[in-house]
Amino acid sequence: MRDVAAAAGVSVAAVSLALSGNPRIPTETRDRIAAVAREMGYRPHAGARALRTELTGSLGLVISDVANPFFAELAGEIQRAAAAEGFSTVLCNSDEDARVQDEYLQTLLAGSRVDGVILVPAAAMTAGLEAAGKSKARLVFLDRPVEVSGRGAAARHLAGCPVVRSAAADALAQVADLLTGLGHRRIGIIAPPMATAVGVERTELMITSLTARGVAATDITVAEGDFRQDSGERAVSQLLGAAARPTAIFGADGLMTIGAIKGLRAAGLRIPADVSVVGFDDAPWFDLFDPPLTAVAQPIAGLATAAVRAMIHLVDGSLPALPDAAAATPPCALVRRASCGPAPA
Amino acid sequence: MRDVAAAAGVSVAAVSLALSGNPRIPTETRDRIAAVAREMGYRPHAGARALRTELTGSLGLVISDVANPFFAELAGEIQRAAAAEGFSTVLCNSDEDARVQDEYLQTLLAGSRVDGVILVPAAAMTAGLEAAGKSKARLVFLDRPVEVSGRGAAARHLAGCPVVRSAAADALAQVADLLTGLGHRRIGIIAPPMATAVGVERTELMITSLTARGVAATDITVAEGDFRQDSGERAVSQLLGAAARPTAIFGADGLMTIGAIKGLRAAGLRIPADVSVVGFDDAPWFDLFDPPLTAVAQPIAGLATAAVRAMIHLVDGSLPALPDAAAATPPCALVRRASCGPAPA
DNA sequence: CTGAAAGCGCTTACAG
DNA sequence: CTGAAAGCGCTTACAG
Repeated sequence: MRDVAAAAGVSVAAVSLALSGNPRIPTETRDRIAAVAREMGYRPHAGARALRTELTGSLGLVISDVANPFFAELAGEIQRAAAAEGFSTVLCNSDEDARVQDEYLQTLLAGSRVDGVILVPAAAMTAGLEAAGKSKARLVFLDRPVEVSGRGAAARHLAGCPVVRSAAADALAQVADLLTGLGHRRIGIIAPPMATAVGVERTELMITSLTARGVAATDITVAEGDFRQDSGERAVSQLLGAAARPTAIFGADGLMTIGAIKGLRAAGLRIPADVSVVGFDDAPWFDLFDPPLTAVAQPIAGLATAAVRAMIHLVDGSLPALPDAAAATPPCALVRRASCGPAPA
Repeated sequence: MRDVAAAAGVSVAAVSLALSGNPRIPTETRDRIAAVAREMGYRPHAGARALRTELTGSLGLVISDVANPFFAELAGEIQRAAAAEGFSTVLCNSDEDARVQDEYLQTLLAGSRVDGVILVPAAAMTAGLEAAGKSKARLVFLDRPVEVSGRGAAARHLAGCPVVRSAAADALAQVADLLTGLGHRRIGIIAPPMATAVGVERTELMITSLTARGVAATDITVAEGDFRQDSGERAVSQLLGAAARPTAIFGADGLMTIGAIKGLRAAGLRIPADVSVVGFDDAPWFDLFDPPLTAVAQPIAGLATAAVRAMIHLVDGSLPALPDAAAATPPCALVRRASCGPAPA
């Protein structure tokens, strides 16, 4: 900055003011300074600026599993949306481990590496979240709400943090329509961990949609997975051994559904002749599967922009708040392919 | 830090020294200070530290396309490897656009946001790369080498930057063995952009392996793609119209291969009865494809650790250099599935 | 209207 | 052996 000032024949203060567009610097001086700065390839030292302004121009993104194509795509879209607003994205992967998540939260927030964190929570409530709440950190919950416990200032802060997630109800109702319409009466659900709010919600939503269409609650079998592919495979063998052996399976997550298909094949079952399959989360290559997989697509770009907008609003209030100020819920859509067929007689 | 110092009854200097493990602070004092700091949830302000030390503890990762599952997985592994070494990862996505890449390079490097950048170059040589070379920035090239032009100090610096990529020769030789062994004599190659070094190399490697096994050079048709799915689909129709219509197709990239399969289906061709397909880049769900896709798997974790190690070596020299000090090339492996069959009569 | 000066939170060379 | 002080590169309240 001193070099730019010298080259432009002004003070460092003038350079700072000019580059931040302060109107007190006459337009032509400003332009001259900007030209010199550009020509010299000058960029302000991010750390120095952060030290002065308490703002880093970076946001943290703590996701629970980058190996999951849904989160990988989501991370990419968030980076893109953040960059469009001039923010850098610091990527972290908690691997569904609350301890790792808390460690990242601490490094990012307490270390002032970022202005706020977009978080896919790995667990219900943790010490790190409590600490983040106590320090009034800017937090946006993504994909999963967090059941806030306690009633102190920290809890109140967390409860007020925006939550961005997709609205699955309509799409799941369509799944129920599709399945019952094809004559399925015994349904298996491979559920996310019931320790997570999303696990409980997505499962209950599916169950309600099904029972509302005449499926007996006792004919719905739930096998709990852990969001990973292997757990889908294990869940399938559990479902196949159930009293009400399902003729259709709903995999409540992309990776678990892939595992389920592998499990079904290993058991020698045909899709959809023996068992129909619907998954939650879509991917561009699902139509290459054998058979092409029917799936619920989440609005990934919508989630990403909503999360970034919510965060930037917390940082500088420049962007309009979310519709209801604390939540954005773009809708999911059912993508019909060929993995669902009539229930076997 | 001042608060920690006050709470521990020492000077801020003592806190700094203690937390950095400086032996001049007696062990028990050090432990006491560390305990107080931990209890108070203290983390040093990253920007302030960066300002003083000229080191950020962050590395930039500029990849060319996060939507590509290969790069998504690679980014995840790099984040993991970096975190294990105490480094944060700033993720950027150039979208194969050299201008975007240069902008990120500038923000990250000139703005001192990171200590160095692991870069998947989007193009042969750019102004941003030249600038990075001139400033002697720490750069590690990933997946693709860069043809450095010029002979100034900047060019010399760039030429000395580590290059981390997989060794494809053996696996491609196996592909050639597989295809020729099945009787294929007319082969189509869907190539990466020939403007990139990787495009030229991967294509030539495949051609040499094929001709070495008796395939006539005139029976090898090359259609150039751009790493994206659509381009694979377009390339297929080009290949199908070729004079020597291929009975087997090698897709030199994961997404382009997926596009190729879609193109083949759209053309009403069966895999592998009419056309065999082998792809470059593997994914855990390729065995769910119809038919399961035979593919060359890159050593993703190996690439990630090699790239991170190379970068950290540049930053502090703490890690042993790469084997030959400027390159790491873990080998690819051919994963045989069912998308290759005997050449049609 | 402009520039000099203070201070953000660290680290480390230096003085005591 | 310990602490005070300087200074990294910015921004902005303040003095001229």
